[in-house]
Amino acid sequence: VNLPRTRTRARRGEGARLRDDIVDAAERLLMERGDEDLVSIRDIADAVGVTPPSIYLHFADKDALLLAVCERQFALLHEHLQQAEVGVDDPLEALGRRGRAYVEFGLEHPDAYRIMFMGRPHREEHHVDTVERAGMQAFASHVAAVQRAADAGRLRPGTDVVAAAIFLWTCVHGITSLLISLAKFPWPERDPLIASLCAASLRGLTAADPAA
Amino acid sequence: VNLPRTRTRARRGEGARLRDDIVDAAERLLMERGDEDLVSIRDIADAVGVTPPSIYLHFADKDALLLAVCERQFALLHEHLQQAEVGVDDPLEALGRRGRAYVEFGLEHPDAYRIMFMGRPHREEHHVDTVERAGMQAFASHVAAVQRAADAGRLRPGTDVVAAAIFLWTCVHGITSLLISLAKFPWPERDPLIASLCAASLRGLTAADPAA
DNA sequence: TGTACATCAGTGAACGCGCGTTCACTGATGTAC
DNA sequence: TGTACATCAGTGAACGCGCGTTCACTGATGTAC
Repeated sequence: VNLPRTRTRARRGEGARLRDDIVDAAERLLMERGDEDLVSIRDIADAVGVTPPSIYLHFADKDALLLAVCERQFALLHEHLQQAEVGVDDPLEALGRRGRAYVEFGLEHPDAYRIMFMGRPHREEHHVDTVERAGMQAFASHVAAVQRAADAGRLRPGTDVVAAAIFLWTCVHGITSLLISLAKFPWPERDPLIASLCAASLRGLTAADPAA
Repeated sequence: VNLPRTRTRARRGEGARLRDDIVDAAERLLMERGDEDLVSIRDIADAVGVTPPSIYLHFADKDALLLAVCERQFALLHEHLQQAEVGVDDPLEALGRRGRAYVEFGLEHPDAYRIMFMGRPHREEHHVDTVERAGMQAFASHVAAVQRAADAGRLRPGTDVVAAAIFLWTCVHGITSLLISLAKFPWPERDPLIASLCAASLRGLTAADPAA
């Protein structure tokens, strides 16, 4: 069956407009379903109102398209985290807000999150490079936020700032990915759970060693 | 091409032997490749030395087979964690060892780990129930280990034991799954990283709130 | 002890399906003269 | 201003592939008489 194509053909030189629409549609479909394997080139083409071969006018293959979506999501995550700490002076409070915002972003975009952080080890080299660059920007600003807490003397003496940043990241990633994957686990109420986990992870960076 | 079948036919009443061999082969193939989608019924049948329809003599469909593998892995994980704390009296030290053993297990069985904890939200209901039962056993003994630390007065006063257990779990899961998925990230040296993360997570349960 | 028969463990070939991708093409759009 | 032409944005049909699964079957194994 040939669906009626509602899309009007782009004018000369405006072919690139389709590229954005393809990324938009791919992003939306990845949101709706949970997995990149459940979104086919045909689905994306249908959603845009175009035939499958048109995709290949703008992307070398499916991976390249998913990569474009991925990059955009990293930028959104980065922005979301920066937003979370505006107007917050206390550097520990800022870290807590960033942590909660991270989990919030993951739970609101579970499929994007899955692709960004829960995929199989990457297949293609250039894929890795590009995603890594996008992700490293977000990671760098996270490290900077931890550094501010360290500079303010709020972390335990001798703290390795990068290691501390990784620790906080693994904590929020842990709860985010488990909530996404193990939806049927008997979790306690979500918001208090997330808040208490973020608090506990910060205590791990501020507190002295437990008495023996 | 018809490969020579080395396997000898089972005697009457011993057909169930094949079932175990199928699970073994499926497990091994899942170990080798990283993903359930990369292991086909045909692959498994070949590995066992049997034709694909034979699989269906013992499993209703592919999901049922993967489920059997999954259950066995949960049992192995459970045993690995119990092993890690034998002969350790200090309950905090026991928690630390269990945490490091958890990460170790995940990194040694990344594909099993992926299926157990990083899959898409489950499709079939009975699938969920069975896996949940196997997983809950491991979780219950984890909670018990945290309870022992609480009973010994080693956790901060007023600690919710289940919440604390979930916190520790999310920390070790976080680093395990990130190390598996983001193999190309510039991680620091593994063992010190894991040890420091486990230590930091325990501090989060023992320490008082940071001074304001 | 021999033979007919039921049962069980598997086989071989094929099914329909959806997928990513390719290829030759069409027809509208702009440009040169 | 008109027309030939190059270019560009797409189209339509098909490709080969591997997959999970089904179905009718075969032949060895044990059992009843």
